[in-house]
Amino acid sequence: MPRPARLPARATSHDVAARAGVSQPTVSLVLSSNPKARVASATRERVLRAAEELGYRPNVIARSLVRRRSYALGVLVPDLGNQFFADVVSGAERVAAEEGYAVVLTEQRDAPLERQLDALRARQIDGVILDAAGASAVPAAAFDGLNVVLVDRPSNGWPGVASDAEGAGRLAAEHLLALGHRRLAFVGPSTDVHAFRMRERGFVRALAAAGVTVASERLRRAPATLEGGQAAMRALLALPERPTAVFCANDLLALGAHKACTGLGVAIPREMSIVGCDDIAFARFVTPELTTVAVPARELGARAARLLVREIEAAGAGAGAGAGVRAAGAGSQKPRLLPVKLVVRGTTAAPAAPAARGAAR
Amino acid sequence: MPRPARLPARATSHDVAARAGVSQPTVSLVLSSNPKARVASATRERVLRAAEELGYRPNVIARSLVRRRSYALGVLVPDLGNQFFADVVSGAERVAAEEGYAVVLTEQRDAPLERQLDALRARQIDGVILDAAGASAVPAAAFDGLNVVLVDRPSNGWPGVASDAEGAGRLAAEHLLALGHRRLAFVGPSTDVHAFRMRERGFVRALAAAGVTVASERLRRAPATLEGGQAAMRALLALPERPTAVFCANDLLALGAHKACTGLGVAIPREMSIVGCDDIAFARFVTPELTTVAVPARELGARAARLLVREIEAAGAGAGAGAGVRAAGAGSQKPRLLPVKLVVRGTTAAPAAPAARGAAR
DNA sequence: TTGTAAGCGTTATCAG
DNA sequence: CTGATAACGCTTACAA
Repeated sequence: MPRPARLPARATSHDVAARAGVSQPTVSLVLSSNPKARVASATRERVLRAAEELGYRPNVIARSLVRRRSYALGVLVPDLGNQFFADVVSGAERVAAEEGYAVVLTEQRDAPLERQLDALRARQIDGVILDAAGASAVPAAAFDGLNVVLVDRPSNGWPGVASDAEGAGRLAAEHLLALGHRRLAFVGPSTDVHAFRMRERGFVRALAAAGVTVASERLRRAPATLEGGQAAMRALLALPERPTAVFCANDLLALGAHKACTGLGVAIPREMSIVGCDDIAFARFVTPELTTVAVPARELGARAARLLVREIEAAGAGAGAGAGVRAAGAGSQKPRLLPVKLVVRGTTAAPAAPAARGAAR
Repeated sequence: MPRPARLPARATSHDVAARAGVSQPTVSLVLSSNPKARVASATRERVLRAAEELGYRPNVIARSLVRRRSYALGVLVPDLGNQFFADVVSGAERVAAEEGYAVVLTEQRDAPLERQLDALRARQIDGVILDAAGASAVPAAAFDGLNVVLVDRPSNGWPGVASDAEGAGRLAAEHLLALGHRRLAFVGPSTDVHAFRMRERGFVRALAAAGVTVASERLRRAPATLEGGQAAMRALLALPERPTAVFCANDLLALGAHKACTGLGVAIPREMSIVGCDDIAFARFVTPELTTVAVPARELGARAARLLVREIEAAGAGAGAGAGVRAAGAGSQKPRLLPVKLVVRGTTAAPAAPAARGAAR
C-alpha cells in the first residue's frame, strides 16, 4: 500500500547524505562528533549545511538500538505530591538535561518495585535513581545489570547520595539545648526510612551527650504527615509533664504540630518550641515561621544524577553493558553526606518559666 | 573481538525462538498479543515457556524503531516545585503507566520551548502534554508533527483540558456575596496565564451581576507566590477603605495574604475573609484553614494523558505518523471544563461590623 | 578520506 | 499456521 501522503516526514541521515552527495555513514561521522572522525572540512561543511537545510535531527531511538544505550535515566520516587521528592526530581532532571540524558519518571504507587524496574529495563534505561525506597528488602536481583544510585538510603551494595541526616538531628538538639530546653520530645514515623532514623538518632545522641534523655512518653511515633504531627502534638500536650520543645522528623510533622498548638491556644514559641526538618517552602508560610533544618533536596537530586551519569559512562566505556553490579565502581565512591543547615526562624525560643539556665552560659 | 564476558546478556527474541524451536518472528507473533495472531496453541505454549525461562523482555527500543512509536509521552511543566504542577504530572504519569506509556519529564526552566520539543521529537516521543505554557506566542511550527495536549491553556489550534477557571472565580464571588461582603478585593498575577485570567474574570463578572464592583485600588497585581500575596495584602490593608474580603488567584497568594494578616494582627476571618484557589495540601496547614476553590490538578493531568493517548492511537491507526496538526482530530473534541468546587474552611465569615445584610436573607 | 557491508532487536509482509 | 526476508535509522569496523 502506498504510504498515505505524509507531510515532510522527518529527514533521515540518508536524506542528508543524498543532498550532500556523500554516503550515509559519512553523515553519521560528521554529526556524531566522534573524536577520531577525520573528515575533509569541505565535505563536513556540505554535510552540515545539508543537515541544516533539511532540519535533520538524528533519531535517538535508532542510535540507542545500536549503541545499546538509551541516554535516558529512570527516576523512581515514592510520591510526587511530596514537595521534597518533587525537588529531588527537579534537581536530577536539570543535571540529566545538561548531560544530554532524558528523565523517565515513575511514581512508585503500589506497584512492586521489581515490575517498575523491569519496565525501565525494557526501555534500555541506562540507569535509575531510586529515591528513598523503603529499605524493605529489595530483591537485589531486581537491580541486575542496572546502574543504580540510591538517594537518602545508604547501602553498602550500591552507590548513593544522602544528606547528613544524623547531623540534622544533632543541630536541632544543640539549638534547643542552647536555648535552655531540657524537657524535650521527638516526633517521627515508625517506617524504616533511613533518613528519618538517622535524624532521630542524631537528636537523641546529641542530647545524651549533654546528659539529657528523651523520656519514652515524649517520643511519639506518627505518620510523616500533617495529621500525624497534629495527633502527636496533642498527645504531647496532654502529658502531665509537657515538653518545652519538640523536634519533628520532617516539616510536615512539624507543621502539624504547629497547627495543633495554634488550635489549642498553646503559644509558639513561648510555651512550645518546634523544630522541623527539610525546609520545604511552606515552612515559611505559617506564623510564626518554622525553625527547621534545611536539607538540600534539589542538590541531592542533582548529585544523584551526576553520580549516575559518571557511573554509566564508566561502565559504558569499559566492560560493556553488564555493569552496575559491583558497588562503587572505580572506588571513587566517597559517601560524603551533603551538609544540612539549621535555619532559625520563629518557632524556637528559650523555654518560658524554669530551666532557663545551663547552656545559656 | 570476542565480547567481554558479560553476565547473562539480556535474552532476545532469537534466544527464545531457538529455545522453543521456532523461528524468531513466531516469537514476536506470540508475544505481541496481536489480535490477528493465530498460532497453534501448542507452539504458543512452548514459546511462552521458553520466554519465561529465559526471563525474556522485549526490547522496547527495537520495537519503537520499527513501529515508529516510542510509547512514551513527554510532559513539559514550568516548575515542579509548584505543588500544583507536580500534581498534574502525577496524574498524567498514572494514566500513562496504565496505558503502557512512559513519561519523559522535562522542566521548562529558561530553555526555549522549541528546543525542548525538538529534544523530545528526537526521541520519537508519541506526544506531549504542555502544562500552562505561558500563552506567549508559541511558534506553532514547533508542534509540527507532534501530538499535543494543552493543560489549562485552551487554544483553538490544539486539544486540551482545563478546569473551569471562570467558575472558580464565580464560586468565590458568590460565597463572599452570600456572606454579606460588599467591599471586595482581588489579587492575581499579571502574567497571561489563561487560568488566572479566567478566575479573575469569573470573580469580577459574578460580582458585577450582583451590582458590586471591585474598585481599581482593590485589584492588586502580584507574582503568584507567598511573597506576592503578602505584599498585596499589606497594600490592601493600608488602604483608607480596607476590603472586608479578598479572592486570590491561587493558594500561594492566599496563603501569603493570610500570613500578612496574621503578622499584622488582622483577625481572620473577622476582619478579613480570604478565599484561595487550587486547594493545595497546604491550604489546611494554616490556622484558620484556608477557604478555597478546589481544582482537580491530578485529574487534569490524568485527563490530559488519556486524551493524548487517544489522539496518538487514532493518529497511529489512521494516517500514520504525521498527525497532530489538525486540532480536535475526529471532532470528538468537547472542551469540557473540569468542575471546580468551593471548599469552605476557616478563612471566610460574614464581615465584622456593617454591611451584614442582603444575601444572608 | 570516504564508501561498503554488517548488524542492533523488533515488527511486518509475504510465500510455503 | 509458520518461516524466510526485508525493513526501521543509525553506528562501526573494514575496504577501497
